[in-house]
Parts: sequence; C-alpha cells; structure tokens
Amino acid sequence: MPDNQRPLRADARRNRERIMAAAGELFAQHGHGAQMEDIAAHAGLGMGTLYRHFPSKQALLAAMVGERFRGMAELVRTAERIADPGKAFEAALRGYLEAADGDATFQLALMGTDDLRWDLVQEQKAEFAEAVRGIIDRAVAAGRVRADLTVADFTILARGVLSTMYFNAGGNADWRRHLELVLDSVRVPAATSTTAPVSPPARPGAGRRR
Amino acid sequence: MPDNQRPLRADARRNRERIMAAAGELFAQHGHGAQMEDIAAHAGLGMGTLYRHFPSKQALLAAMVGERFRGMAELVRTAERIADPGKAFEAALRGYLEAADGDATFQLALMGTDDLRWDLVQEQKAEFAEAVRGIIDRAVAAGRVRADLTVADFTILARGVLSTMYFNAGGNADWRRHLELVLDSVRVPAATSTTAPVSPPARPGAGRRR
DNA sequence: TCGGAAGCGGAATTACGCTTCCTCTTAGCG
DNA sequence: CGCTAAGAGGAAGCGTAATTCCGCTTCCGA
Repeated sequence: MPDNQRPLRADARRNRERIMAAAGELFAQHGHGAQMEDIAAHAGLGMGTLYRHFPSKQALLAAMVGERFRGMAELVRTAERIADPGKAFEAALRGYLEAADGDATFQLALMGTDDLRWDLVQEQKAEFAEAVRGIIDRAVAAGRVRADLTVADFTILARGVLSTMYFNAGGNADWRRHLELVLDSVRVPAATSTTAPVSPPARPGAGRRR
Repeated sequence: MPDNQRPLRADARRNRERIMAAAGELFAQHGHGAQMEDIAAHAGLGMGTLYRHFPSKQALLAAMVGERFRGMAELVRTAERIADPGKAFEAALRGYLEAADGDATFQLALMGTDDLRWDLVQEQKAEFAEAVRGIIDRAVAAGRVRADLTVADFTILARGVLSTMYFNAGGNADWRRHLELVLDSVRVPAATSTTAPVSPPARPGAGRRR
C-alpha cells in the first residue's frame, strides 16, 4: 500500500504516475482483460516495479476505478450548479454517460462487474452516490422528474445504458438512443403510474425498494 | 458435430441429454465461468464423454444459448396470440425477462457477451428477432407504443434490464422496477418526442439508427 | 562523495482450466 | 452368442497470466 508514510522517492512517484496512465489507457481499451505485462511494458517499466506499486491486479484496478468515481462525483457536483433542477439532472446523467463512453474500466466499474473488489472503492462510490442524491432530490422537489425517482433508479438506468455502450462494438448511436428513451421514462410529463400487469402476475410489493 | 448422420447410440443420446441438463444448470448458476470438469462431474460422466459430444466449451455454450433463443422465440410467438397489441407487446417483454431471471447463461447471451461465439447461434437469434419484430410492428400499428419503436430498441431496453438482473446479487425487485420504468418510456401515453439537449450537445443524427 | 535503503527488472514459478490421447467398455447387428 | 465400431473415462499435456524472487541500480541525506 504505497500510501502516505515516507514521502516516496522522486523516481518512484514518477513511475507510479506512469503506471496509472498506462493502466488507464489499457483498462479503458480492454477492460479487466488488460494484462499486467502489457501494462508494465506500456509504462516502460518492469513487472517488479508494477508490483511494487500495486500488490495485485485487483489493487491496480481498484485504484483506477476509485479515481474514476472521484471524477464522476466531481462532474455531478458541477452539474448541480445549473439553476434549472430538471436540466441539472439531465446534464448529470448525460455527462456521466458521455464520460464513460470509450472507457471500459469505468463502464465495467459502473456496471458492477464482480471482477472488481468493491470493498476497495467503497468510499469513492459513496461520495459519488451522495452527489447524485443531491441532484435527484432537487429535481424531484421541483417536480421535474417522476416523484418516486431514487438514487437507486439512477444507478439502475445508467447501468442499463452502460450495458448498451459496453456490448456494442459499433458507434455510439445506440446508447444515445437508449439514453433518450430513459429520459422519457423519467421526466415528469411522462406517465408516472404503471398500468396493471398483464401476463406473468407481478408479485406484490415488487415495485419499490431501498 | 453430433448432428444427424448415423442415429446415435442409445446410451450416447442419454448422455448427451445429461450433459445438456448439467450444463444448463451450471451455466445458469455461474455463467460462462462454469467449468468443464464440474459439468462432466455433475452429469456423472468423464471429460472424454463430454468432449465427444461437444468439441469445445464454446460449442457447449452455443448449444445451450441456441436452445434458449429457441425457447424465447416460442414464448414471444405465444404472446403474439394475445388480442390486444399493446398487451401482447408487454407480455412478450415481461415473459422474456421473467424467463431470463435466474439463468445466467441466458442473461449473458442476451446481453451480448463476447465470451460467446455468436456465429454459432446466428440462426436461432434471427428466429427470435423475427418473432419480436412481429409483435412490435403490430403494437406500433395499433398506436399502443411510441411510433418510432424498433426491434433494436427492444434489444437495447431488454439488455438494460438484463444488466440490472445480472449484476444484482440481491432479489429481483430491482429489475422489476427497471422494467416498469422501461415500459413507461415505451407505452404510448408517454411523451414521444424528446426535449432539446442540455449539456453535451447531442450530435446530429444521433436519434435513430438501423 | 558515500552508504545503504528504496526502487527496479524480468526470468522463473505457480495456478488453473481447457483439451487431447489412449485404453477399456458396451450397444447392437448378423 | 460373437464381433466391432461407437462410446466412455480420466490422467497427462498445454497455454496463459498473475505473482514472486532476488541480484542489480539509483536516489538522497549526512
């Protein structure tokens, strides 16, 4: 755990940066499948060095994901500065997805893959969730999105779009379309109640959670 | 390729069944991660036998997925018998997801994982898509779902819900909620047009595809 | 300028699954 | 009933990546 004990030698700090950069690039490209050896090579360093800085692939991945969560929280907080609560919400969701576009690490992270040890990014994730809660509460209070919308919904819906993004080798048209559909289901002019179940009887109490 | 040449010895047919059953169970449970050895053991057979019937893990997985697609196509066709086009559509989507619940093979398959050689299930997939097209066309014609809805949308939206299902260890409340949100974005009482983009300028022509 | 702790490199080790190979067994026709 | 090709079993072989090890090099405080 290269944390904050002794200040970290100058070259070491430099190399750590390099690793993060290389890992960011390769994870973004190949997701969890990126190989340690390639990352080391890409950073112009040896395996030993890589493992000195991050004791395992999991640790490296977690570091990257944590960084991304931080960035996203920041982004959401920025959106919060938009005056109109409805537009702020929309901007947050849009910005979030836009940022994830082309970054497999983040897509995976946000989708909740079990290739990641979530306990290592608890904190950053919570920070992000907090930022989102703020924006949603405001939009709900202003009546700009359906009244029953929660942070969990944001996660669910965003993950849905992410999955379109992730599994579609093709361009980005698909996920943008998906996003539009999602926004239509969430904005207030849209219907708020659901019609009665049709074929498989929806078990009672299946509606809300958390 | 144990296809249809010589009739296949009685015990062989029996064993093939067993393998399919075991694989179905284990893939459902562990997805692509299920191990060949476990599958063989679970079927009460040796590795050699397993490989006699399916030349590779890919082949086995493809066989399972193909079977699932067939089943889904059948299910959708059944839904098509519902008189009300809107309800038929809803039943198809509901039934589809209900069937995928708890079956990781199918979830993965439908999500489009690249752990699967799609060329091996082309046919079954096309069959399924065809069935879906029928139901959507009817619902659109009847004005019960947004006019611009396509088969691609069905795939996109269903995959979104699937991702909620797949990545949520917890119960099934989340994906059912997601499904309701999706239905709200698709049924006709909901808004059909999208409002103007807010923050990241939506590139022109990002709306429709295929 | 020196000493030695911190850092680096990268080959060797390990672990883990899929796949192959070869021998033994059995269904089922004549 | 006897033969033989189809089928079964499962241990060994392989490839792939993560991780470890340890001798060499470089920073940096005195």
